[in-house]
Amino acid sequence: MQRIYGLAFATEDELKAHLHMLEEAEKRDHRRLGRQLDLFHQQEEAPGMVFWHPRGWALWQAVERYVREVYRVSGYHEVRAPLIADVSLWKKSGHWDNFRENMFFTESEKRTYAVKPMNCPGHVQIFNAGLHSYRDLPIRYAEFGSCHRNEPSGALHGLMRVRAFTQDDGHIFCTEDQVQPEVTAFHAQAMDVYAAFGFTDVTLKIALRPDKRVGSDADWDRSEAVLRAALKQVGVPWTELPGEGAFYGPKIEYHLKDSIGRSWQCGTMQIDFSMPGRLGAEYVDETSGRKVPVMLHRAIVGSMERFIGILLENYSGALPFWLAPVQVVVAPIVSDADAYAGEVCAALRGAGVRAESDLRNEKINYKIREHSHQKIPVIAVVGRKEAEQRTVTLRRLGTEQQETLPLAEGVARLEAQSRL
RNA sequence: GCCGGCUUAGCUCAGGGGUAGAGCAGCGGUUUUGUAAACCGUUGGUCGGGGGUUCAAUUCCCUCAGCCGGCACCA
Repeated sequence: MQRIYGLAFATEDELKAHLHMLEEAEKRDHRRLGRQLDLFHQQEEAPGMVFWHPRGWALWQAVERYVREVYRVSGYHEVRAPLIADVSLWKKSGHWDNFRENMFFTESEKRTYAVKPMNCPGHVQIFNAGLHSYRDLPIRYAEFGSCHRNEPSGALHGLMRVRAFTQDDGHIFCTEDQVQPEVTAFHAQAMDVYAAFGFTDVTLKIALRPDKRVGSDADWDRSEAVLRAALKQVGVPWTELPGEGAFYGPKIEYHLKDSIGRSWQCGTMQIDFSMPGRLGAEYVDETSGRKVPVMLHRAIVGSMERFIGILLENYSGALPFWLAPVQVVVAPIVSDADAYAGEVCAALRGAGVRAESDLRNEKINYKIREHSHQKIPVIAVVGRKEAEQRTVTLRRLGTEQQETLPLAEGVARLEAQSRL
């Protein structure tokens, strides 16, 4: 069979607009920005995986620090589970039956281990290690969980679709009555996070029961209903995707639109009434009986890798100050100001600002051009005048205005902007 | 994974059956500079891996890998 693809436009202007869009998309392609801004690279020996360079990892950590703070204030306990576990665990969890084609395996001393494709079984093990009262619920675990999935080679795409990724994953063990409040609380939190990162075009979907599933129809009826009720309660529109739920339960999906109009699923809130039972999770209820908790799977940014890719494209690499890997470059004009530049840089670092100095023997024009291309948000220019008067002259990316102010004031101002 | 294309210096890219070039970057100098490229000199490549054809392959053929575009997939 032969397929022929084509695009057609009604007018020449529409064609031009389309070509312009493709050009813009290429300029802000996160793979290209990753090279230009020295954030990360990928190489043949590790397809679908990422080597994070110092600047890329600084960005990662800025995202991670913010999300970690969200965990903290919303009652999550951060945990950490092993990256590999005996395959028997994955047989119990159901992953072996459903997804072994997409899992990586390794072996040692005649035992086969699976590299974890999801974090939930690990979190259930942590839950199971103690005895829990209904009074303790909901129990919320969070992890920047490293996962590996053997995605089809043709699906790989920069940071957007990788084989090794890290989820801002969380699992909530709760009673059925607690599901709706947890879902609405999660929603508010997720929307706040998206707004903080600059995303306002978020669409919600509820993925409903698939053909291949576990659990009774009554369970599915209740769990789908509670998701609808939660979204109705918070007053947001959604669309429904019949047949697209996970095999263990329905889910809400949060889709963010990127700068070139592609929509990426980032956040998710899933109800799971299968895995806790399969893996033996239980709590003690009011009557001293044992009950199986409901488990909620949730993520806000989803994959850290993908989310960073979306951030880069959304901002064309010109990240807001609080996320920029290098927030300030201190650039002396003459070598007589080198010592003072070092002092300014140290003061900024002391205040928690990611600052570097550029003492190279280059003209200030050259430095400004280069650091502007590197999308550094603030260039602090110091010449003889600044060194004598103990001031800094700040130049913001994207403007030609400059502002000279006393060193302490400049440091305080940048410090205030350096974190959300 | 499927169909098609691509793979040449750190980056962006020329070139082509007789063992390779540019710009930028890098390095060595000169220059001490006030808001988007100072000047001079110069290093650098097993032309993605393996095999084949040929007197000779980076160039042609086969194969593998990765990447790119699309499709399928995405717990």
